[in-house]
Amino acid sequence: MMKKKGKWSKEEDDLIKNHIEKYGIGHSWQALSNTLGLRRCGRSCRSRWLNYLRPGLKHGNFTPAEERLICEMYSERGSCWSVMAAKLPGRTDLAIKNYWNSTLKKKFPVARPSAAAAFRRRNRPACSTSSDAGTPARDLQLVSYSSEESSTPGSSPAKSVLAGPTPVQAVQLLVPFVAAQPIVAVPISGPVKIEQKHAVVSLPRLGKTPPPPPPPACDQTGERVMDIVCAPMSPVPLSIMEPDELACIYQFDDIASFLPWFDHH
DNA sequence: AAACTGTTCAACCGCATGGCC
DNA sequence: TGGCCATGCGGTTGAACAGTT
Repeated sequence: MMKKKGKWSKEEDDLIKNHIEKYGIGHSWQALSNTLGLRRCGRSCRSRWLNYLRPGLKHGNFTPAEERLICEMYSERGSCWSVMAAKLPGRTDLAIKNYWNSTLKKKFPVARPSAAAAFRRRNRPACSTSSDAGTPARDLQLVSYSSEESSTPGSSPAKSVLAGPTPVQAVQLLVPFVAAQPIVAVPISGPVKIEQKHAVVSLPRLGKTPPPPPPPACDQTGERVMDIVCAPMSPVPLSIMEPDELACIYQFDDIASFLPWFDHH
């Protein structure tokens, strides 16, 4: 039988709503569609229920707090919409994706997935599995990548070693290790205003020949250790900060030449 | 008022994954 | 082990609407 496509009618919505309220979703969306005589494919029914009919959904405008969270997570992890939806009660991945593409992308034009997000996306399971959906980004391990390792798809990144017994409650800006220069990591523990006297970020200036790489150090386990210079985290991710804000950070005055570096990596 | 352009949002599509046989 | 099927996910498309000329 030809499957129906296009807009959903109120009658179809009511059928699904009433059925699920009475009997639950059941084991198969296709079976549900057949039972109700909807002539829709199962995935259409699922999508309609999850994105529009499901109770508890918020359909209004996004709040500034929600906007900020979306921007942060997009910067950290890229387009893992379902993970974002898990952090925003009442919002669906579809709604977040649409809002990002229609509004936030223009509002925060410099917001882009970090190099680490790009890396994770190339290794998709890190953000697309359902088991990962509940993992707070703040609990991510701090890792860094050498240029040699990051250029090898699927290879394990070198592990950097962090002092401190507590979980890393931090959002990091991870940058592939280039020319053995200190890489940039941006840990936070809650929103912290930037104070220039504490902000120390160093990175290679573009267009200048980097010094020769030092030999990699090893910790007791034999794993390579890299020096990482950190800066206090701002209330917003570095990647969506205005250039003049970034200029407040030591050695970030040359942001115009810094941003293309992310594009390249 | 009509034509055009831009924006928003819901539906659809392709791909990946997991469960079952 | 491999095939089939349902589901989950992110990307794309297109209709409807709003704003502008």
